[in-house]
Amino acid sequence: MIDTKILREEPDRVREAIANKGSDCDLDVILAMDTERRQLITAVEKLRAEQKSVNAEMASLQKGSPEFLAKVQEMRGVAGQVKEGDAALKALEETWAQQMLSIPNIPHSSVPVAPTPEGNVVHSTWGDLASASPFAKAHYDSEIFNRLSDFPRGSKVTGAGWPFFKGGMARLIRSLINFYLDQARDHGFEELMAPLVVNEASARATGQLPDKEGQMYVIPQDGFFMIPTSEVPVTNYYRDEILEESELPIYRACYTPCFRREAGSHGKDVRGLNRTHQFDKVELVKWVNPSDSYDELESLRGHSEMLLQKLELPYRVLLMCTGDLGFTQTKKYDLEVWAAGQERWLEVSSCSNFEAFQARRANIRFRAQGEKPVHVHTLNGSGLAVPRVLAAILENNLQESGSVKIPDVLVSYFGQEYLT
RNA sequence: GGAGAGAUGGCUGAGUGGUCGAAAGCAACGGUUUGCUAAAUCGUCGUACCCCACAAGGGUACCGCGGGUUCGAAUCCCGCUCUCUCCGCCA
Repeated sequence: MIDTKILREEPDRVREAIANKGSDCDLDVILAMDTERRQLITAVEKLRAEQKSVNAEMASLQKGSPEFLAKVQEMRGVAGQVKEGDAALKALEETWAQQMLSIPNIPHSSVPVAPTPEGNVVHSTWGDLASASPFAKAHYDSEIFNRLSDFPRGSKVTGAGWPFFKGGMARLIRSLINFYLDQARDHGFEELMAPLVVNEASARATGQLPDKEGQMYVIPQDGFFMIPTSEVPVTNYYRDEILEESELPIYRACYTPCFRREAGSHGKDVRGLNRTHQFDKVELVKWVNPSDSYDELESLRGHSEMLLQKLELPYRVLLMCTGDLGFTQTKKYDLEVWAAGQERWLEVSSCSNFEAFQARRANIRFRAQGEKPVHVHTLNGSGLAVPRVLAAILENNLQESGSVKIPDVLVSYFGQEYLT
């Protein structure tokens, strides 16, 4: 949700953002609604004030006296008007709030303006693409991958895109998760274990609802949603709270499986590890003072990059353009790892600043000494997702023998130098 | 899952239809004072929204959440959520 003050005072800025993000919401309608809404509020509150002052008089009158009864008669009309006004206001506010939720966040001035993903800018690249194994092969075509994963049985047990992983592969996944979490802890992120399902209010606060309903698995009996990312429960940790300024910045890291319906995804992109309905990810979330949020974004990206560097995996950083920026972000970097077998880049992390967009929805504020509460800025980034990093390791480090060399930094976690 | 109890401001806790946004205490903040690692005393001490210049000032709402009854609801009625106790079930 964007700030209503910005909406009223700088509508053109918001208009520009809507256009640049390729959104189709109608700001004029919303502004008109806002005006009407405020007039109605004023009218209703005036009636209420009258009601209140007469009530005060009535309190001192003899109950049942003629004066008292006259007042009751008189106030019946006012009560009716208040009721009507309330109902009208409630209806109006409901649609207004809905409309407000449809306004995208305003991109930061450093974000390139372009309508499509082609407008994304390669911010930097790291590593030597040619340094990958000469035996690199798409992981889903390799013997070792097919031996240590089981997609057919996953399909039987659940459905397509719900694989099993076996033996060394399962252990390698666990090694990656532990590596990520330990690195996060070393950099000041406190580890959190979170619920894997959330309620509607939480899904709304982080922006999954109302838009991306179709991307989540729903548990209708209880009104729950399976989390598409731990960003949802973790960010909502502080929902409806006022933090102390001295507590900021707060860093949290959380490992969870993530569940995504991926409705509409088909074809080449979904083979093997490239896209599954359940995948493991460590998510990093920050709650920060607004004055620091863009520095915090850079350091968040830096942390995720560091992980790939330690894993010795070539990658590039994309600065997302306005058209490829999500609804909720003001600025976003995507980290893409090089998968030498598929000869393509795979997105493994997305680091975003939301400024106060989520905080406003989630009502997360902080208070500086003696000041009014102000919304925090929230950021999050993957640090990192597991399957595609695993894919890159399986491809880039594939040996002639068919085994896979484990990155040095993972050996102590994995317990062996090769996955065989 | 069954039975019961409860939910009030940062905390504790009064308040069962009428000047209650809500007593009191604690905590916190500011001042005064006292020869002292603290006490005394005075004051301040919630959030959101509306009018207005986001000032001063005024107004409205909020006593778990949502409805209802009423001229008037923290207080009565209904639904829901959560917490606690007991029973059941269970990793």
